[in-house]
Amino acid sequence: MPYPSNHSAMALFVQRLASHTPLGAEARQALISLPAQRIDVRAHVDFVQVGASSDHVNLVAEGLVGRFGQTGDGRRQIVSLHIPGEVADLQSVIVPQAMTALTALTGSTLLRVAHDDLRRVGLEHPAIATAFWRACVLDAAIVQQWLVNIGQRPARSRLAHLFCEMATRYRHLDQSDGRRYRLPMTQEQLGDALGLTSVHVNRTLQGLREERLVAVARDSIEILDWDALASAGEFDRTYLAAA
Amino acid sequence: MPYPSNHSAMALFVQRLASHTPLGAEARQALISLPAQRIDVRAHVDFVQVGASSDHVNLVAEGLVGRFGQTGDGRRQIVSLHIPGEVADLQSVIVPQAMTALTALTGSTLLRVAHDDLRRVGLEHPAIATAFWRACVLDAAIVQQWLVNIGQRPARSRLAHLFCEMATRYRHLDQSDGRRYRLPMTQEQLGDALGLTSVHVNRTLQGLREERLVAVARDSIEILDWDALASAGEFDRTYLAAA
DNA sequence: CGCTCAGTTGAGTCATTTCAAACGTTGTGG
DNA sequence: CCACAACGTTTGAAATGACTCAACTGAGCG
Repeated sequence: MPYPSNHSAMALFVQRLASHTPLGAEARQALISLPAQRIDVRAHVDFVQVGASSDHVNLVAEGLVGRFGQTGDGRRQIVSLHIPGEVADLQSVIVPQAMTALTALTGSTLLRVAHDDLRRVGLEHPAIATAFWRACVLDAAIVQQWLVNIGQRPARSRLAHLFCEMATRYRHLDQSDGRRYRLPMTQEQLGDALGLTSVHVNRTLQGLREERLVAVARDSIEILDWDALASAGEFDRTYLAAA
Repeated sequence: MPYPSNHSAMALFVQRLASHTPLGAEARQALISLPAQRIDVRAHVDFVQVGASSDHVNLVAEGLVGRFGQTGDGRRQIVSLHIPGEVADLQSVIVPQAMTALTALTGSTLLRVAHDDLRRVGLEHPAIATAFWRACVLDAAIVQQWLVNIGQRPARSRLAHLFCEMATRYRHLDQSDGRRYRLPMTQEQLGDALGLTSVHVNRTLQGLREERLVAVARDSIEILDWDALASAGEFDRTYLAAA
């Protein structure tokens, strides 16, 4: 499994930041050398609760993390997914009280980085503060796309759109050719992300398989016909261009 | 109509910023005295198109503005609403290319403020840059709530939640007691915001009226039973606390 | 006065949910 | 190595929330 280990996740994060907002070598180094605490979390464990205040952010080093909104009767909606190299709650630097929970969708490793340290490097290097702001804006752009997806598209399109989005996002990660990638989510979790029942996810998935658009294996997705899938999901990568 | 006129909208915006991030008198003055171009827009007019790059933000002075995501077949999803005193596209300072369109839902007045000016005051007063970042984070928190709302709740709850949210947001605006406020949206637009058909909005609205939860007049909402409405929409104002 | 736009209503259809049961796989302990 | 438990997937049948289509009403405006 060619996955980033140790704090190379931090390097990945910095690289991503730097690809939008030019960061000097000094600023990059300041970020990479920040102290981080390594944490392992098993699948299905909430490691940030709604309403909790935290003093650190969580950088995903390995695995897959979901940000969850909760409804009164216990239903959960995943509002975003975070893959290695992404900070799942960068906004907590600015608003420490969590509006959403963070859950490890599969066994995951996190790097905890203190808010104080991030604020300090943000003050010392204004370009870093700008980069953080931008990262939050890009994160929000993805949430907006999900809102469009869930609000306006039928189940088949929602799934297709999600698969295209994740394929595009994983591209920057490993040497994936963009057709095959790990997506260790259960159908239940897919349903939580797409506003659908796991039963309906199951049947819709079967449809996509029968159409030969994707091959779905345990923990991974293979896109068989990118153009058809992108058109089924009306996927336009523009909103990810900067991500 | 006790609505903010002229550039008192800017004062309102600054006041809102300052209520979360302490801003010195000098910083506040720097913002308020920024040059702004006053623009009137009629109802249903897009004044920012998807994909367009702009060099200014749009501060709502009067009216109601919707941010729209668009689907391939022309369906539109409102991803957020903006009332007077809010900047509808603050994120454009950081990412100038618009992922979403801005439309005046009703006749509206906008103040255009140049990105360059905003960046300049952000550099001169780091607290302002922080305040901008926070404003974007709070905006994103609202979008996330909408995602939960649309992804997990039935029509009745969605409407109830929206009415509670807007009541809470309008509170900061005029001397509304939080029970009655102007909401100049058509049922079609409500549907676009909630992922519903205008027909279904109509019938659901009738239900809420018959239950004596709200009174809906042309262009305005009166909440008759706040507790019942909040519970129907599972509304928890925490996510707006800072807004 | 007639046009246009928003709201209303009805009937039929469809997508998605609910409930319930069975099946397959994986990991674990005896 | 087998048995079992736990979990995720698959399937069926029935119920339902929401949509579509289509027509009609009413209000505002030139």
